[in-house]
Amino acid sequence: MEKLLTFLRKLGPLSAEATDAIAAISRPVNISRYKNLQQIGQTCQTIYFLEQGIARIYYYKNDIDITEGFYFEQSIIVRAESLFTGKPSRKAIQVLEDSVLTAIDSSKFFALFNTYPPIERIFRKIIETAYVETINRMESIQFNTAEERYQSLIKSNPHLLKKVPLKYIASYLGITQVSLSRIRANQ
Amino acid sequence: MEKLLTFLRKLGPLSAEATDAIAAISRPVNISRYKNLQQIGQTCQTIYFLEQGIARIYYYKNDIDITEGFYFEQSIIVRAESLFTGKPSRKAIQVLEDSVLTAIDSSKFFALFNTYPPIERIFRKIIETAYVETINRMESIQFNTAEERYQSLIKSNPHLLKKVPLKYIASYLGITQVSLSRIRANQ
DNA sequence: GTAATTATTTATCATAAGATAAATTAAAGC
DNA sequence: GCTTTAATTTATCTTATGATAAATAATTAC
Repeated sequence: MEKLLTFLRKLGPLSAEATDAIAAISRPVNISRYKNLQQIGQTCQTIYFLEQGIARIYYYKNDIDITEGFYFEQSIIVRAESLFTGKPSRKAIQVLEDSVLTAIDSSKFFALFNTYPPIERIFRKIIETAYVETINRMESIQFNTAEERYQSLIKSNPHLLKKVPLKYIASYLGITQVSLSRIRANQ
Repeated sequence: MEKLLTFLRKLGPLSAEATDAIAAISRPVNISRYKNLQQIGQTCQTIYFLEQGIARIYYYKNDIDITEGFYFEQSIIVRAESLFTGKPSRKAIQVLEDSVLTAIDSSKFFALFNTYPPIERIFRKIIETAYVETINRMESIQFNTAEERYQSLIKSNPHLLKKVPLKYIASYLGITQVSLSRIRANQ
């Protein structure tokens, strides 16, 4: 939990009081490899901070498992399309290693915004950053070849290949597992 | 400007004082068709609200004009990758019809957040919504065919075809103009 | 450790979309 | 209105990726 608080404080000032208020609604979560942290169909009501491990958000498109995103240590994980709309999520959160997280009930967290505007500000910055990343990723998917996307991914996350099955990487890149295998063979 | 204030109030409560503070830093902008509201290379320091007209954000990828997004009446337009990072934007904002907008200096607007947390909250909700839309659009680009994306776009924006050159629609869909023409011919 | 399961690769064929060029149509400038 | 320019369509060829199936490699369960 201390890691979460450190992470948040890097994004903006937090009074001791505000920090305590967050700590008071945070709980540690330990979960073993390949377990789902959140199931498909649940409405997202939890904000996670990944302290140790790797996670992914995935969903099914025509019965095929699609990885929407990978998450690494020191990152916030939410199913935004559900958290911000209140609708049940079509997506699940799964850890790909034994993982340690901090979980915060989103409604309790949002309630803190009224008392502690700096908390709301930090959350806003988190979302802004995630938004910019998504814009950039969309551009990459639209105009880079699958091979370029693969090279770029493993360059920015060299450990991914050791830790994540290729089939998850393939769907993240927007291609089939067979295509990814072909791309790797041509290197 | 009144339209902007009405738009913002739909997203959350705003005191008369907060409303006045926004009005005080808002200025009307009239711009004629095909003019750029913001140029490539400028850092985004303006938040626009489109009252009347159509706009797009575009950039060049290998010297090819790519439309990142279309914007219609009653919507906020910002170049998020620049506004939230402080870096110069690779993107431009252009209007595709004679348009009427309200412009707000972003640093003045962000300064209001300290005095009026409800303004920050409304802005946060705007970004959250834009983020969710981008997530959904990414999914669509990744897993729907170009034809499906085209059908879906004209269904949700029937007037687009009358007002926007097809070449802009093509790059928005992530395909060449020639491909779009082929898709249209097969209908 | 062995069997069963799952992941990955390889091969073949089909297809959507890119690249390029040329023809046609529409719009803009004078 | 006529000319020039730009937009759109059509045609041809190429290529990256999908679909499917089968072979191989790696992992998991017992």
